[in-house]
Amino acid sequence: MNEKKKKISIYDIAAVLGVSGSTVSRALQNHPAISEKVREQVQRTAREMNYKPNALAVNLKRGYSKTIGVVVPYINRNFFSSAIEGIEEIANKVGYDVLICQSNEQHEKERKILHSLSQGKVDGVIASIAYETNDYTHFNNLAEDRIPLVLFDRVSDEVKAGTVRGNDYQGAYRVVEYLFSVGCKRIFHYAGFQHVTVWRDRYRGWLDALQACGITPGADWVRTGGITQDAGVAFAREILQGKALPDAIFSTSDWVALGILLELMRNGVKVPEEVAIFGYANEPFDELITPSLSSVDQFSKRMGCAAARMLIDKLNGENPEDVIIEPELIFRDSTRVSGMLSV
Amino acid sequence: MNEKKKKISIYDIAAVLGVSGSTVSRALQNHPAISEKVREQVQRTAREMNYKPNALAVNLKRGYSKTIGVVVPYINRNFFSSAIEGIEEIANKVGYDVLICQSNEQHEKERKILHSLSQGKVDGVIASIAYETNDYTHFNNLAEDRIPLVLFDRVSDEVKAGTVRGNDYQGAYRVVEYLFSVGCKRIFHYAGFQHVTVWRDRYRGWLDALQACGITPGADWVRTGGITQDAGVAFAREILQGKALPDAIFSTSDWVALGILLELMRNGVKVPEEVAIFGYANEPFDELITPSLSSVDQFSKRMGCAAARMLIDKLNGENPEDVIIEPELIFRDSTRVSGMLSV
DNA sequence: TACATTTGGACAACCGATTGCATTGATTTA
DNA sequence: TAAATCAATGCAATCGGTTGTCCAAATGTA
Repeated sequence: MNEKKKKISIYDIAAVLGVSGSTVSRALQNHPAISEKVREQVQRTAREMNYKPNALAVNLKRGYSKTIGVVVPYINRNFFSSAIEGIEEIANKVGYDVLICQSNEQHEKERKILHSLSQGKVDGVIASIAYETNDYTHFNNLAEDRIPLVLFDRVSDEVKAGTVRGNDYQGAYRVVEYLFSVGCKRIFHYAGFQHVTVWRDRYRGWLDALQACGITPGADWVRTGGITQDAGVAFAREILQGKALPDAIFSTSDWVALGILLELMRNGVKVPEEVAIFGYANEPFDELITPSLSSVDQFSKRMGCAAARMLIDKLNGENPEDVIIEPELIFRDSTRVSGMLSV
Repeated sequence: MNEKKKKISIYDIAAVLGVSGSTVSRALQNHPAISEKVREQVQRTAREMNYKPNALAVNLKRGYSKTIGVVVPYINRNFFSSAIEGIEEIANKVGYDVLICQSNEQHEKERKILHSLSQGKVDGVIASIAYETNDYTHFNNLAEDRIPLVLFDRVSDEVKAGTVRGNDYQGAYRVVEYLFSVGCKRIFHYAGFQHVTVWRDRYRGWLDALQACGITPGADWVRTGGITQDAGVAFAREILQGKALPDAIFSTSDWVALGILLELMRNGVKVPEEVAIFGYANEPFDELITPSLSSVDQFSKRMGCAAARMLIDKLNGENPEDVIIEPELIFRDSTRVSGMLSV
C-alpha cells in the first residue's frame, strides 16, 4: 500500500535483465534485430513488472499525440452526442483517443479551447462552430500549427477546412414541396440565425421551393432567432396574433417546432388539421409526442463517422473530398393533413 | 503555404535573442531571477513567433497530464451526456481536459480502455461501470498506477473508489409509498440486472416499501432484464397475458416504462386509470409523451459535477467523502390515478 | 587460418520542456 | 582593496521513451 511504487520504465526492466534500455525498447516492439531469447525474456519481465509504456514520452518522441480534439457547442444534445458517438467509434478503431470540449455556443470559449488544443494535445480537430462565433481566425490559425480541421454541420465558408454536412437546402426544399403537394399554401418558416450556414441553407431551400411553387411569402412568414423551445412558443404567439393562420410551419429546429406545436394546441389550434408542422433534426422525442412530429433526419452519427474518417485521411496525408449527407424526410402525424392519403 | 514551418520551441526563441533555453523557459514563467528587460523581450518574441508550449513535453517533465479520463457505457444517452457536461464544466475550470471513452456496456472494451488510459494519458478516471462487467480487476488495477478513481451511478462494492450516486433505494421506496398512498396495491416492478447496484437498490427499495405497506408481492410481479424500450413491450405483453392486471408498474428505467406504456395503451389499457406507471431517470421525453410519464429525477449533471470535484480533490491529495444525491419524484399524468387530488 | 559477413546489442542523441547548480560580473561590506 | 553578497543567466541532467550509428562476437567463406 504505502510502498512508493514508482511507475516503472524500460530502464527498470533493463536493470533487472542487465541489458540496455534500447534493447528493451526494441524487444517490446518486436524489432528484428533482437534475438528471440532476449525478446521473450524482456516481454515476460515487462508483463511481470506490470510495465506500461508512458504515452506522453512516446508521443513526444514521435511528434504526435494520437488524439483527436472534438469541439461542439454542447455535448448534451442528441445531435452532437450521436455525432460524437460516431467519431469515437471510428477514431478508436484506428488507435486515436478523443478529447471532447464544449464551446457552450460562445466565441471566446471556443477560441480558448482551440488555443489549448493546439499546444500539441491533438493531431487534428473536428468541430461544429458555435453560433455566437463571428470571427473565424481561431479556426484558420490551426493551419499554422499544421493541425488539420474538419467541420461538420455548422461550417463556414470563411474557414478553410474539410466539411461534412447534410444537404440542408435540399432537405428544406423537399419539405416545402411536400407540404405544397398536400395542399398547403401559406407555409411559414422559423429560421435560425442567418450567419450559420445550415440555417441559411434551409431558409433558402424554403424560399426557393416556395417560389418554384409560385408562392410569394409575406414578410411575416419568417422569423429568425435562437433554436429553443421558448423561441417556438414566442413565434406561435406572434402567429396567433396575426390576421390569418398559416397552413403549415416549417421549423429549422425540432425544439422550436415543439414549442410552436404545444403553444398552438394550448390555444385550441388543431395540428395538423389547421396547421401542419414540420421540424428538422429528427430528435428522439419527435415520435413520442402527440401528434408525432414530422422531421428531417440528418443521420448525425453517420456525420460523426464521416468527419472522423475524413480527419484521419487528412492525418494520413490524403486529401479527402467534402461529404454531403442526404437527409431523409420522416413523415408523422403533425403533417397528416386532411385530404391526403396516409403515407 | 508550403514553407515547412516547424513547430517553434523555446530554443528557437532563445536563438533569436541569443540567450539560453532555460532563460526563455524561466522568462515565460515569470521566474523572479530573470531581469525585467529580458523577460519582456522573451515574451514579446514568443508572441510574435506564435510560440505555443508543447503540452506533451511539459507534462512528461512534470509527471502529469492534466487530463481526466471518463468512461461511460454510451455518451449518447441523456443521463450520461448530462453527467459529462457537468464533468467537463468543473474540470475545465481548474485546467483539466476531459478524455471521453465509451465502453458500449462491454466488459472487454472497458478493460482495454482503462489499460490505455493508464499509460500516463490521464491523471484520474471517472467511470460508470458497463453492465456486462462482472470482474472488476481492471478498475482495481488503476490503484497500482496511482490513478485515482471515482465511480458514479453504476458503482460496485468490489471496487475501491470514491463514489457519487443517487439514493436509489430511497427513490424507489418513495415511489412505492406514493403509489400506495393513492390507492395502488398491486405494484409491479421492472428491475434491471441485479448485479448492478443502482438497479438492485431500486429493487430493494420497491420490495421493502411494499412490505412496509403490508403487501407481499407475487412471484410474477417483478421481472429483471435489459433496459430497452423493447424490454418494456415484452414485459407489458407478459402482464397482459397474466390473470390480473397490476394497479401500477414501477420501472427502473424510463425507456422500459415507455415500452410498457405504449404497449398497454395499444391493447386498450388505460393509463393511468387502470394502470399507473412510474419511471426512473426523468428523461427529457417524459413530459412530452401522452400521458406524460412520472419519473424520478437523478440530477445527472449535478452528479457529473460532484464526481469531477471529488476526483480533483483526490488528485490534490485530499480524501473526499462519497456523495449521495437525493432524487426527486416528478409526478405527471401517468400516475394521476382516479380518486386522488391533483398534485 | 585469415578475412568478410552477419548478428545482437550498447551508446548516445533527440523530442521540448523544467530546474538544481555553477558561473560571472556588479555591488556591498569590512 | 580584498572578500562577501547578490542578481542574472548558462550548463547539464532529467522526464521516458525511440532510433541511427557503431562495435564485438559469432558465423560463413575461401
